[in-house]
Formats: sequence, C-alpha cells, structure tokens
Amino acid sequence: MAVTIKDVARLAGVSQSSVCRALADPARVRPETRERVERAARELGYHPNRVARSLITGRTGNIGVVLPDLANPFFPTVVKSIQTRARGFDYAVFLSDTDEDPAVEVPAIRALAKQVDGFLLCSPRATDEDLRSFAGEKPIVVLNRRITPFPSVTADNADGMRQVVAHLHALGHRDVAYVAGPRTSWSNRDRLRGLRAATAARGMTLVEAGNVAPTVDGGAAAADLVLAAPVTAVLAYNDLVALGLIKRFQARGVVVPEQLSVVGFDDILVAGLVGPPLTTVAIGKEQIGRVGVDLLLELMADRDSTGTARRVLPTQLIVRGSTGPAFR
Amino acid sequence: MAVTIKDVARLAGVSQSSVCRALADPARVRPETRERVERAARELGYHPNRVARSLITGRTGNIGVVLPDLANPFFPTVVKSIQTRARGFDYAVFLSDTDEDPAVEVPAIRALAKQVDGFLLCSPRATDEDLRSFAGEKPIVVLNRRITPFPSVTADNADGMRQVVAHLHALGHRDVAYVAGPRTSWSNRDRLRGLRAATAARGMTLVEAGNVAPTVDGGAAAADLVLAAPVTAVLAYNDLVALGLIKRFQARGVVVPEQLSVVGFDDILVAGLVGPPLTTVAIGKEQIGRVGVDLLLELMADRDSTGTARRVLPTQLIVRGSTGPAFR
DNA sequence: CAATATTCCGGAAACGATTCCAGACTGACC
DNA sequence: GGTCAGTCTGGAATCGTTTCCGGAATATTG
Repeated sequence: MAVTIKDVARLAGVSQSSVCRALADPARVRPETRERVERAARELGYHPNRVARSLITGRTGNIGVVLPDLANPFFPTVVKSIQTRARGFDYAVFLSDTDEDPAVEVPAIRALAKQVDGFLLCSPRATDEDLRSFAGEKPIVVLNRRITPFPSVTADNADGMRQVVAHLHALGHRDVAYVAGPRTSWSNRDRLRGLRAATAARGMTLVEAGNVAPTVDGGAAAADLVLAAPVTAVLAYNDLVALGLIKRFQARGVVVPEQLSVVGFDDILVAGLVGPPLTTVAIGKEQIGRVGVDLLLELMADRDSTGTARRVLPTQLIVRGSTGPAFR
Repeated sequence: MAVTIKDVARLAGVSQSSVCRALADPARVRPETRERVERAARELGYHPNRVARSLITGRTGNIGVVLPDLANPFFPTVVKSIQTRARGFDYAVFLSDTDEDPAVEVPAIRALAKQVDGFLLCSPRATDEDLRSFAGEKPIVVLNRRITPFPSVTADNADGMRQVVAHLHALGHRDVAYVAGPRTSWSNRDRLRGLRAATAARGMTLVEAGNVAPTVDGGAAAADLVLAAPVTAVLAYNDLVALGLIKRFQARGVVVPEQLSVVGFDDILVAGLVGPPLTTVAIGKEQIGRVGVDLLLELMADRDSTGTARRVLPTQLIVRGSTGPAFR
C-alpha cells in the first residue's frame, strides 16, 4: 500500500536506521549511503509518515487555532496570517470554530490537544478558570485576551478608545453611546473599560446599550435603543455591529453622520467600502497572527522562556465618513 | 507525563486490551469491568491518544481543507460550514491557505496527506494534471470545480449568469462587460462560459476585460478599462471585484447604477451593506461546505461508492441597488 | 604495527493505541 | 459429572518511525 521506510531500506540495501539518519540528518551517514538512500526514496516516492514520527518524537508539527466565529471578517484575516507564518516554519494549522459558544471551547481544545504542539486561542470565550485548566499541559498563546499564566497578544484597546473619544470630542460630541459585544468577550470588556476612562476624563456622558451578538444583526437589534437615548454619537463593539447600526438607522431615516455619528472597531475590509465609509479603529490583524505564532514557537522551543510575555499592539483611529460634527 | 492506557489498566487492575474494549465498545466487556475502567479513566483524566490510534487504525479523524485565499469572504463562510458539519461527525479540520498560488497547492496537499482521511479542495488553482496525480491516494472531493475523477460540488454558474443577463436585458442593457477573475479559476471559466452563452442567446454584445486578482484592488484596477468600453453594464467575476469597480467608478465620478450598472457574484455578506447595495448572484455557501463534507464522508466510508458524484447547487439572482435601466 | 579514537551502520527497543488469538471461566444441557 | 458453546480476558503482535546501543570498519597516532 503506502511506501514505508522499510521499502526504502530494502531498495537501498541498508537498514531502517540508516535511512532515517540519511533523511533526517545527512551529516550522520557516509555521502555514498546518503546518495543511495535519497535515490531510493525519490524512486519510490517516499514521504515519512508524520503520524508515526510524532508518536515517537512527541512532536506533531501542527498548531491548533481556536476561534469564536469565522463569519466575522476579523478572524479570517488573523487566521490567514497565522497560517502563512506557520507554514514558514513547516507547521500545519488545525482550525476550530466554536460558534461563539463558550461550552464548545474546552472540548474543542481537548480534542485537538494530542495532535498539536501548541495552541493559539483567538478571543477565547471560555471562563478564566476553564482556560487555566490547560495551563500545564500544552503551550498556549492567547490572542485578544489577557489571562495569566499565558503569553498574550492584544491590541491597545484603551488607546484606540482614547483616540476615538478625542476625535468625537473635537467634533463637539458630549453624549455618546456604546453598543457592547458579547459579555464573554475580553475585548469587549477592555474596550468598554478604555471608553469609560476616556469619556470620564473629558467629562462626557456615556450610555451603555446592552450586550449584543458581534454581528450585523446584533447591531441592527440595538439601533433603536441608541436612537431612544440622548446621544449624538455611538461607538460599536466592532465594525459588524456598527454596520448593523447604520443599516437600521438608514431604515429609520436617520442620516449618518449628519444626525448621528457612528464609530466601529477592527477596521475590517468592508469598513472602507460601505456608504458612508466607516470611521473605525484599525488593529494590526496580520501582526496579531504573526506575533502570536512567533510567541508560540518560542514557547514550544523552550517551555518557560517567554512564560508570560504580553505583547500589546498599537491601534490607530481611521477617520472616514461616518463621523461628523455633533447634531444639535 | 501524559496518562496512557497502561496507567488506566494498572489502576483498574485489568489489561490494556480490556481498557481498550471497555472504552471503544462497552458491550464487549462485563458491566463490572466496564465500570472499573470508566472510573479509573475518569479519575486519571485519560483521553486516548489519537495519534497512536491512527497509526494502527490508519484513520486520523481529520479532514484537510485547501483553499486559495481566506481573505476572500466567500471562503470563510464555506470553511465555517465545513467545520460545523465535520464536528458533527467528530472530524477535525486542517486548513491550508495557498494564497492563490497554484504552485503551493500540491506540496500543501502532500504535507497534509498523511494526517487526514480525506480532502476538501476548495476552488483549487492547480492544473488538472497536478490534481489528478492524487487520484488514487486519498479520498478527495472538489468544491467549485469539476474535474474527473473526483466528486464535486459546484454552483450552477451558467444559470446564475442566465438570470443576470435576463435581468439586465429587461432593463434595456444590450452591451455588457465582464471583468474576469484568475485564469486558474474554474469558476471564472465556467461563469464566462455561461455568460457568453446567455448574451449570445439574446444577441447582446460582450466585452471581456482582462483577468484580474479576485480582490477589491483587482476590481479597481479594471474599472478604467470598463469605462473605456461602450457598455452600459458590467459583470464582475465576484463581489470583491464588483466592489473594487464601484469604488473606482465613484472616484471617477461615474454614478452607479444611473450611468453604469454593476453585478457581482457570490453574495458575500457585505454585498448588501455597501452603497449602493450590490446586485449579485447568491450561492449556497453553507450548502457547498455541508454537501462537500457529506460527499467526502461517503467516499471515505466506501471508497468507490459516490465515485464521481457531481452535485450542482442552484444559484439565485439577488437584485439590489447597483443595477438600473440602461443609460443612453 | 599496535593501540586508540572515530565514524558508520544494523539490531532492537521504544511510542500508545488496536486487534488477533488462545486460554480461562461460566453456564447449560444431556 | 462431563462435554460443549459461549463469554470474557490477557498476552502479544502490529502500525511506521526514531533513537539507543554495541559492533565493525576505518582513520589516527605514537
């Protein structure tokens, strides 16, 4: 059936061990045998069975990526950069989408645990306690969330909010609303924290509109709540929510940004394409993935090197057409 | 270190074989031993090592998904449905993004081959010949492309184009342009084929504007070519290209749809959110993934059952604001 | 040339599960 | 009670690779 190391050994007239050595570390065999082995391997089309290898070495050459929702354009971008970076180091990527369900996360991680060398948990929704139960087992790097004792890569949400608030304040806004994302999302909590601090620092009032799903529909669902509040601008948990808000505002005849300014977060691709183009906060999505992989590789190489490195990436306000002077 | 079947056997006071049987098929052991084994397993937190299992059984419980570009919103949607469906059958998903590079595809498949039970190739860009070299090796189902001898799941592109052409014809359009996607894309060729037939059937003229990358930038790059042609409507290979076209049209002061109608393909989420909302052809993206998984599972269960099943899913024209009466 | 160091190679033991095979035990029946 | 069928269990082989260990061959040195 499949061609094994034995077949190569037989054809090359050497032992398994030599085949293994010749292919793994050519310096450890005589040039002549190396040549023989390589020829035999090529002739038979031999590719070592990674499964068998990982059984003995304990390494799989895979990393597991767990995320809440691939339908949110933010995540594919991160996954792509992870995948690209990982490929560069000969790692393959296992993907698990938990559909925003915290309960699915732990089993998903468990299921993958034996087949990967480490995990990249993207915006995990599980409780701190559940996540910490994996602490000793496998190298884990967490993205978009800070939780000891794992290394993490996050965006500087607070600074992003500071920039947004400064922008809105300069436009004359004094009363703003925040449409919150999932309660289980650390980013949501971090953004809200940053927003509270920033508005408080400028003496602005902040209305918090319930938690919604981080989707267009979620945003649309909160739009009417926002309209009922005495605010001139609304910040959304992320761009999808912001787009949902705008969609519903338009349906209600509310003109953005003349009557109401809207700000998103993430700067997903479509943010710049909609009408009006969305003012938002850009995060280095590719950078998150790349840095995450690098951290994980370090961690896997040396279990307690970067033990609890915390990389915080800068954010950048992108001003587009969805914000304007406060309506009076 | 990790807890193995031996540890469980020792604690339960039975042999490895019994532990294995007790966990795999409880009916094959006495209820009492089953109880003992289960308790021991629970106590030790035992989870069978899937790597070791797959070495002996030859099955991995994984499926490999290869696709050209996760940054195109079409693919995450498909991947998500694949992932969801696969999880339902206890399969994990390996993901490989080839970045639209046909040369990366074959090595990517090879690399994953030993760790998966089958492949779902999403819009593969490699040549027929290269792909066929995998024919005997692993179960493969191809999505968005038809290529013997693999089972495939495709959208009815021709019918979608027929619907678009009928729509445009009714609006008075007689001269239309097509902005083609990658030459390596089967969908692109299939759509063009369908479009040629549909326009010919109605005596309309068709201008073909070069091949571009299937991205917003690709569309923007072709916009000026379209404006230079004597057409009143333009069809794009996909929604991203259409959005790129519109973006550039707006920059050039061309009003859509008053001066030029634009039609996309795929109906990605953002198509309905941009201004003007995009007329496009909807494909059952979730369905593609789901049906693909089902086909693959059948194929894996019985190597030559669905040998060369070809599922063609319906397409549906979605009329939105980017098309209107022909400009004269 | 002898003694020693070095290189290179083959045999065999792992890794952790599954599975075949045969033996031990149970119960039923004559 | 003896025989037989059937159930349940443990031992051992197996998957394909890596790696340890010791022996043979070669090179180095005095």
